[in-house]
Amino acid sequence: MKDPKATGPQSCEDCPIRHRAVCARCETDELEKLEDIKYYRTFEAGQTVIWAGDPMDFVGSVVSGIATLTQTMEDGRRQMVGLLLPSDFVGRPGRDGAAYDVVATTDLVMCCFRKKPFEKMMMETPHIAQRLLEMTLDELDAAREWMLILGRKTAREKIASLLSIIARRDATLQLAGMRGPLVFDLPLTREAMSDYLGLTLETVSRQMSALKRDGVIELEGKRHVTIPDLPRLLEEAGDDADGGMMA
Amino acid sequence: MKDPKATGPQSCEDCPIRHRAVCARCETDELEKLEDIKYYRTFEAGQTVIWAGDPMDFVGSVVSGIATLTQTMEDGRRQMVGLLLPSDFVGRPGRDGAAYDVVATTDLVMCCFRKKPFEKMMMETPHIAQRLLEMTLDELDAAREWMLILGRKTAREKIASLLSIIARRDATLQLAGMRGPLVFDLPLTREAMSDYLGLTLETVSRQMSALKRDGVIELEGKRHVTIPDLPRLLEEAGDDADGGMMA
DNA sequence: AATTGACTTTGACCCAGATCAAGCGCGGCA
DNA sequence: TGCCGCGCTTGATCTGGGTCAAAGTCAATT
Repeated sequence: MKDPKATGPQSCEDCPIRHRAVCARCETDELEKLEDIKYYRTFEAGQTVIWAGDPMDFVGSVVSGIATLTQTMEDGRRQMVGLLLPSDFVGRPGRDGAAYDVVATTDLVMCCFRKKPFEKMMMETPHIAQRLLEMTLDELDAAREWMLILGRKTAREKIASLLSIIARRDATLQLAGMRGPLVFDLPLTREAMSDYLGLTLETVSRQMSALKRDGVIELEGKRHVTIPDLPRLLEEAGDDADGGMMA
Repeated sequence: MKDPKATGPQSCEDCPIRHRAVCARCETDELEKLEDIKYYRTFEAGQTVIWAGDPMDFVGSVVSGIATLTQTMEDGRRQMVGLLLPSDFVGRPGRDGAAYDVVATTDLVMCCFRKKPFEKMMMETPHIAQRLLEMTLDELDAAREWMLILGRKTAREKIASLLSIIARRDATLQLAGMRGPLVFDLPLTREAMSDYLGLTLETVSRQMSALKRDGVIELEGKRHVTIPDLPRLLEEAGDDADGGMMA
């Protein structure tokens, strides 16, 4: 993985509540009263942060690394319903149990707040709710984009859409409007990709091979991807205008 | 359609901002200053409220009737990404264009607020953002439930899930925990159902027939549905625990 | 009562993607 | 050095749902 700090907040240490994930505007003098309700947790790649249904007495945000939200049916069918990147928020004020499985797909650092005091603070500090509203609306847009992908796109378009989403996000690391090829490491296994896209892992593999064969992407090893021609990829994704949106 | 007031707010006239869609807690003395920024719009079944991309200078909430949010690809493939019921909120503070097509599927009354003043009021009245946050989180949950349906369920399960969602919502009209059969009218055409579920209209029709043949549902005409055994329907939907969630 | 047109159902056939089943590549480890 | 084991690829075959086509229902209109 790339250094996640590059896209995430510069540091969660500087100011916990100023942390972009929670609020971009609050004042530093709120720092002290937070010290006792905030803590950090780290996870290794593959570890589960919390299982759906388990009691969850905290909310938090991703400092570095990547986590996934997935839903599972009784018979084992799984659907990923969210991808958490640095600065993304986890947990719902006012809800006691986790709604989804949260799994670290890379090494992960989270900045957590005990839920009750956080809720109290949210009541007293208006812009926290305003900031959370903005973030939640972004996630909702991402979820809806995803619904179009799941409901109406072909396997090839789905793969291209996923790569666009990741490329787009990583592109912020590079010069905006740059011309050259885009290069990144896939943060997901083929299986995680299939859970994301509502496909089987075999279909994901086949379509990756097909996109490679057709020159839309280049692969070095299994994870390292080069996009020589982003507009071409976006066209393959089925939405020429842009590459989908991300939470 | 049923009288939508039964599930929606009792009246939008009583107090525009106390309107459940916006805020359940504000004080009546905010009424006056709202009179000049709020207005009503009515639409007939089938009318388009706004097209994706069009400038949108208002936000609002559904007073009565049902509307859909849909996304369309250049080649005409469509995916419904939201179902708006009475008290649901439309529009995003801080965004200028509509992100989705909004279409009235029944006769529709909306309570609208000019966007700029609404945003200003939201900044000044903390619980409005808090209320909108709650609602948006509910919508996000619904969208994620929907993603599981789109990505992993079979056609039969999709239909059963949709019927469960509608039945569940309409069930609030009836005594909670009631035993008897559930009866309601589908607010959607077969085509709208297919747009919702990522299927073709033919498949929707076939699966409706199959569920009828198997005694899971009873049909009188094309729209009037009876659910003789709700647990059976939920089982067919693939999630025994409950019938999915709704925005 | 017949016509029209929107919506729905049903049938026949086909294909994208699932399923089942080998193998491959490569890092970790004895 | 070789042998796991895990993630990935590739092949062969099957099938759920799509596609194309026709006919049925029903309310509104003439």
